[in-house]
Amino acid sequence: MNETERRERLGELAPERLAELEADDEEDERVLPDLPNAEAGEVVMRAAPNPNGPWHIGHARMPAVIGTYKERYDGEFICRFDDTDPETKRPDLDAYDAILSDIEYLGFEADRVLRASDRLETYYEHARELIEHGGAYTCSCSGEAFSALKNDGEACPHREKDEEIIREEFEAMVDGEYAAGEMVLRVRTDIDHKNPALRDWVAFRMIDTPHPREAAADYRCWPMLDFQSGVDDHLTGVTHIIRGIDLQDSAKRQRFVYDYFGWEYPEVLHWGHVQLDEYGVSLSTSTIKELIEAGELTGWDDPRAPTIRSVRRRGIRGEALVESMTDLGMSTSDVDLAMSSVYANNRDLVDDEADRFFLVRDRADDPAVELSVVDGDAPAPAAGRPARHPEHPDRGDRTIPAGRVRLESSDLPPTGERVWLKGYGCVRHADDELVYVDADIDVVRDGDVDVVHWVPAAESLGTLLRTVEGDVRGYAEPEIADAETDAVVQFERIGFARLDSFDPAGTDEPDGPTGEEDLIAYFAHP
RNA sequence: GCUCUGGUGGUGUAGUCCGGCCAAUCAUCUUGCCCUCUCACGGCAAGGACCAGGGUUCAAAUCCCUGCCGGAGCACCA
Repeated sequence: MNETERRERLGELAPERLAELEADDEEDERVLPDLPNAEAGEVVMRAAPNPNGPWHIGHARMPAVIGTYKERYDGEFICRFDDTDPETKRPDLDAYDAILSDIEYLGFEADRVLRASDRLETYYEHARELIEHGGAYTCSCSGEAFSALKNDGEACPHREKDEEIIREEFEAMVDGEYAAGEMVLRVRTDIDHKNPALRDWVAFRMIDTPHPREAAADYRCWPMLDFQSGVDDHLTGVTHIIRGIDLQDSAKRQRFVYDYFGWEYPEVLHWGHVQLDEYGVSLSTSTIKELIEAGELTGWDDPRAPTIRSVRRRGIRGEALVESMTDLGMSTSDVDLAMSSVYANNRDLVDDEADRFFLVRDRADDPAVELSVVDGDAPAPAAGRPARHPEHPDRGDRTIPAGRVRLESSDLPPTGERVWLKGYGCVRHADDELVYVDADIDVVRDGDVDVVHWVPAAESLGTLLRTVEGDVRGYAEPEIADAETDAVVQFERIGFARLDSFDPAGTDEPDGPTGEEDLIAYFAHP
């Protein structure tokens, strides 16, 4: 008895036991651990992206995990753009919407969307309050000078400044009366704390460059992440924070502020960095941006780019990405995400609906060859009729005109040998033609003859298949023209692909679309 | 240098808190077979791991110590 039969039998004998078993299965699929101190209906989490570009694949982890927990606990998902550095991590105005669109593609929606750059007055208010509590002081030390003192566990002279002066100097910061580097506001923590990373960190600094968002362009005094994020997490009721190990010390830093305000710190989980195999390109927004600017990549959705837009264009469902991301769990060590796992998840999702078509590739090391199919021991039929989907005969057959056909040369058998043109019949390779052989399908079943894909020489669609490894040209069978743009199909014996456009315009990319193609498809995976 | 933090098959993960039922789970992966007019889907089978060394114990992936290796922070970046 196999598993299915066993279950059917159990269903007959003891339906309640079967239900238990199935409930267990569901439990087992919860790879993500339960959140500490989480109660249904009371969980609030946030993703806090820096909008300095569209997302790479690794970014999918945050919405995937938060979204999954949101569903489990009936919680709230906040998307807060931490755009508080108009200079070195300058926000990209298009990225705000690009990120929200990426989240939507993954199958989630933020319940609230906030921009830190809208909230400067709130941060100033809390800074003032912190100063009143004796929790912050203005400091005009240079970064190097302060660092030297700090590393020795020594306070700088500004630490004991009169509160009145601090207040005045901070208001001058807010009013933009200092230039970048002249004055900062520090949180008074513990100057000889054993961890140097926690000693009197900077909460606000001056930035001369205006913020790209018009609404925030007049501000010059900007909070640092630890202050802004810490205040916002409390104000927006965040109960559980998930962040990378690079922010391991943030909670410890922010606790000093929370203590001054008498706030309770949320639960925090850290996770390691995600690395991807498969791509030669680094998983970093700035690196990808540079490659695009240098013309090495054609854009954020270049199939070679490790971005969400790229996998989306290739026909990979957001759900597949989410499953792979939640499978990574919540470990604090760095993890490698195998793209094969994303592909396996996607294959499960698309295989059933993907109609089958033939694509004969024309590659330098395996060029397409053109031959005539001629009558042999029986007249050669005029066309082949392979099924649109092997498991859905109701979807009907395709009609592929024979006569003169193209094959990939590696599929062409040696002279004298036979090959089965899928959906058509058996042919024998003779000199420059294929001679029809009146053979039964048993020759295939017996393993004597290979089955290959093929297309008509004249009626096929010139196709550009864009893949992670680069572009491949080829010829797709005529009926693919009836498919919808955006459909995910399977090119038999090659793999799944998303139909991107018919009769596309040319581009000036080297080796890119010339405008001569009838079809552009993006390769998803085998 | 100081401070955090982690190490289960190729990859990810369960188990580690509360030692035994763990000769270690599940998925992916690789290989073989079956199915099949696809190298897809499906089915079957096989392969492959507790970082190392000590200690405690009747018993250690699990507790303790040491070592090795890795990641992160010590920014007027996020």
